[in-house]
Amino acid sequence: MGVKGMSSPGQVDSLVTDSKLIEERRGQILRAAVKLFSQQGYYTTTIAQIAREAGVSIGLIYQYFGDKDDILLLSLKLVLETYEHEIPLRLEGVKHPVERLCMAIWAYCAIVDRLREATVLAYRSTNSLRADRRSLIKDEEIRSNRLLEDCLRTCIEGGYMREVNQYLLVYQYVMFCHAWALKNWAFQGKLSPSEYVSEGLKLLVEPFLTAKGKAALSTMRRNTGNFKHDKRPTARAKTK
Amino acid sequence: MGVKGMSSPGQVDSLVTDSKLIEERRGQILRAAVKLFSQQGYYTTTIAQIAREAGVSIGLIYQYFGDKDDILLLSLKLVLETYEHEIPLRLEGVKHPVERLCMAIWAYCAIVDRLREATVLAYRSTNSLRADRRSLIKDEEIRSNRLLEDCLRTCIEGGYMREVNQYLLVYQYVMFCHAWALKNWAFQGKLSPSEYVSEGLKLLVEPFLTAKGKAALSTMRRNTGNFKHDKRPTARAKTK
Amino acid sequence: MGVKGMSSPGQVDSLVTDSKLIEERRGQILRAAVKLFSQQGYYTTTIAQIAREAGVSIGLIYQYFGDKDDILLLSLKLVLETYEHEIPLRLEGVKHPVERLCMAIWAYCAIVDRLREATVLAYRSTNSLRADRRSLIKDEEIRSNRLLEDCLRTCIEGGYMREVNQYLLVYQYVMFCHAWALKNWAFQGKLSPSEYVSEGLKLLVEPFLTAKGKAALSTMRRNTGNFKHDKRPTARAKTK
Amino acid sequence: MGVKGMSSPGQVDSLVTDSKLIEERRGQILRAAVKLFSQQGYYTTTIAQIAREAGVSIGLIYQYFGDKDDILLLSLKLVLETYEHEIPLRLEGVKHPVERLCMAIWAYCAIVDRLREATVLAYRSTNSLRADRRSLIKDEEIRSNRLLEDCLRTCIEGGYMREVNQYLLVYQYVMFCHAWALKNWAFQGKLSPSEYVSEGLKLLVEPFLTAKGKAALSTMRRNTGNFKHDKRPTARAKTK
DNA sequence: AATGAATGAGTGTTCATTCAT
DNA sequence: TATGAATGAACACTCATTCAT
Repeated sequence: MGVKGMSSPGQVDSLVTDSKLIEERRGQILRAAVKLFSQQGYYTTTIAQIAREAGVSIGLIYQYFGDKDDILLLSLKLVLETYEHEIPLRLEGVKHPVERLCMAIWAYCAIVDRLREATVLAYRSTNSLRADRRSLIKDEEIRSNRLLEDCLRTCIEGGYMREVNQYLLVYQYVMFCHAWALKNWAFQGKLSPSEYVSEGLKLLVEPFLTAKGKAALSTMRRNTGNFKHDKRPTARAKTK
Repeated sequence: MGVKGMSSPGQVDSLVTDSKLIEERRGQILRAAVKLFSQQGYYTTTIAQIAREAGVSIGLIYQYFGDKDDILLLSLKLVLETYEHEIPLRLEGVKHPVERLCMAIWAYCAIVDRLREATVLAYRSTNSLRADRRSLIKDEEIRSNRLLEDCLRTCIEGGYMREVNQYLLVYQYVMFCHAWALKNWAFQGKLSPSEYVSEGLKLLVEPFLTAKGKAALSTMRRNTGNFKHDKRPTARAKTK
Repeated sequence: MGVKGMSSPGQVDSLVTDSKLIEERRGQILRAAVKLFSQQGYYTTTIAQIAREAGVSIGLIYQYFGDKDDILLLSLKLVLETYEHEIPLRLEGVKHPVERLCMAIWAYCAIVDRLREATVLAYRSTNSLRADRRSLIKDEEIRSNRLLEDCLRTCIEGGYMREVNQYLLVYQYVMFCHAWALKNWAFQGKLSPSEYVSEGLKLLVEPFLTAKGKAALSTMRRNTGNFKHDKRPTARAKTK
Repeated sequence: MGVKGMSSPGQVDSLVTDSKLIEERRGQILRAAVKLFSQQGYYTTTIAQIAREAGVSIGLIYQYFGDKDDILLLSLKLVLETYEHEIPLRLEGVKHPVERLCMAIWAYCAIVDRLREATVLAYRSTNSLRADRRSLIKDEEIRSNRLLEDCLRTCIEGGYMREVNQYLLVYQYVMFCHAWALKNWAFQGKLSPSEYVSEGLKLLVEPFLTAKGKAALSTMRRNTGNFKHDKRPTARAKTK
């Protein structure tokens, strides 16, 4: 019985009530879980491993999570919420629509880079969730896509970009960002993260900019010196 | 123990020798495996389920495959080999570089559509393979990417497309095709496969065409009536 | 994988740590294992049977032992260690070299009699161990042989026995003791354990005693009334 | 069904009738079985391995033997029959009772040496037989023991040896011979086979010889030059 | 007579989950 | 709250045995 029967999807309750402790413990356990799930996958990670990594007992885990599936659900939510939280943070103060779009893509890629394994985890393991919970994750993804969607729409509505199939293009943006994690083995050593992004923008943003948009972009570049430089050494991929 | 990189059963004792039968049985079992792995994932599919689905006994599976990992490896290879085989088939007789590129993307998407679940499987389960076998799958993927790469290069070298970061654009094409499977829940009911492709081409091919390339494209369209129509009913996604 | 030479479970995850409990459980399980292995042999004994006999669950066994091979190894060690422990106990306080030798053989036989099935087990199943572990058992056997060797050497060096091929004679003693278990079907009902031993001493000790040794022996007999009597009813085997 | 139900213990019938072929095939399969059982033990040897070693198909084995247990039974019989056949052969023409006894022990050891692994097999695997068949093997062993028993009795009755516990001494002889196989790891490199035997005779025969027996022995030695020399290089074990 | 592909019951082992302390 | 020993259902894999050819 216990937690299982009561928990409605997404509303996973724990047996512990002190809400501060709850958050702390859950975070502690989820960080361990995300790390291990990312490295080894869901099925090959055992509860005992998570307990050890988190520095708690096996039994404790079941006081904060209903079952293993629950841990996965919340692990994936944790990752997706990071996107939703961090992208807006990086957009703060950025006014120009084109700049906002580019910055959003850049920010997305930066987070993907930081959470590379966790991003792969989301692709691998969403289907390991029970069906009802899977859609919760989909909703979460739709929400984070909306961030890019809004930036793109603003650009088009402001006349900075020509009319395109927004819906599809947003997904291209999303796939582009995810690809940095999914196909990292193919890019690693050929492109630095910032090269990846700036080259990507040339393919997925620039071609759709109107004259007005292009003007804005060049002003932007003159002022901001493009993107922050990343440390990683890299061999520039040949354009030709 | 199991035989290292390849597909042979580890159990040396009762190997089946009739090579015609081998192909037949392996195909029979792999088809069942791909289906189940695709639907339920690798770890949640049991050997007993595969056996039942394939209409053979549990023991028989071990006369044609070394272990479960082996079945996964060959399942994934089967899917990837389909790409490598079928794309060239559809390109036969297509001469014009731009047309070849478009056709390659179209063909890739068509196969992804047909093998939608299997394509998702490849994303989910490649990491479930033992490390040494994983790289075999990566090689296979690189080989099928090359098909698109060649089409793209020919377009650029022929002056039909302007110079772009080929390496990145090819991956964008690949992600575009895979996205039809990976994000199908987002496209299903909004775009038919052929709409998906033709809209995609507008985003990922057209912007880079030179005047010469555009001319070719419009000629092509006039002659071929765009792409074959697919049966699936669909609500057209609003571009605006 | 399993830990190499020693006794620890290969499954590192859920190790039991309370050392008192460990001893208790291991003993509990090993007693069951020795009993079943002895009765039915290693391969025909299942883990489930051991669990049932020990009154624990199947899973618990794997928290105290790495694998089935591990259980066998420790079962055999348990038996051999009994020899090493108990023979010296029975020799305590026995001073005269000839008496010590006879007592050692008697004690050895007594233990073999008590652990009859386990002794047979050692013969049957040592070869079922993995090669690296097999030599651990051989070492253990050499150690217990040394007990007899020491007694014999002291007799010879003290002039109680004439010079003989010690090495070979010790093995005759060992085989004699083991034979009580190995060939029990041939002795059962013909000889009681103590008759077996006293008749054996006439064949394997007395003939090599010097005059000095014989004198000692007869004194001994007069004082101690030969060996303790065993309860088992027996039909005296005809010497003639 | 089939062979199983009909075959009474020891009377294992096969489905094939041409008796010459039967003997040939059975021999072929049994030789393979003895080899593999000896090397790897009964349970770890598979029917498929026996088939491959014998150069026949799996199915064929079941036309000559009822089941795996059957193969073991006949394998063990084959080994024991070798004893019964070969010892008398080597005694032919040997007249003197003491010489006959020594020769019998020597012959027994020589066969054990040749069938070392098979002898160990008999110890390990007799208990793997079904109970009813086990006693068949015991009978066989009793029969071969009788050979030594007869030699010993004749010595005693002829006044060449003093009265001893015949029954026990015969078993000591048997154990001595078997020990060459069972404890070979302890003797190998320390004693050659003939040294083993001649040293053994000093411990197990000479002490019981009467003056008449000793005289006979010394005559014998003068004439025959002790035993045949064996090729194996050996480090003589120190008597002292 | 001979084959070897096919079977499936049976085994060792794992691991999510529980619960007494 | 927190622990971790205990459970046992579930799974991958093996191999003696059968039987169509």
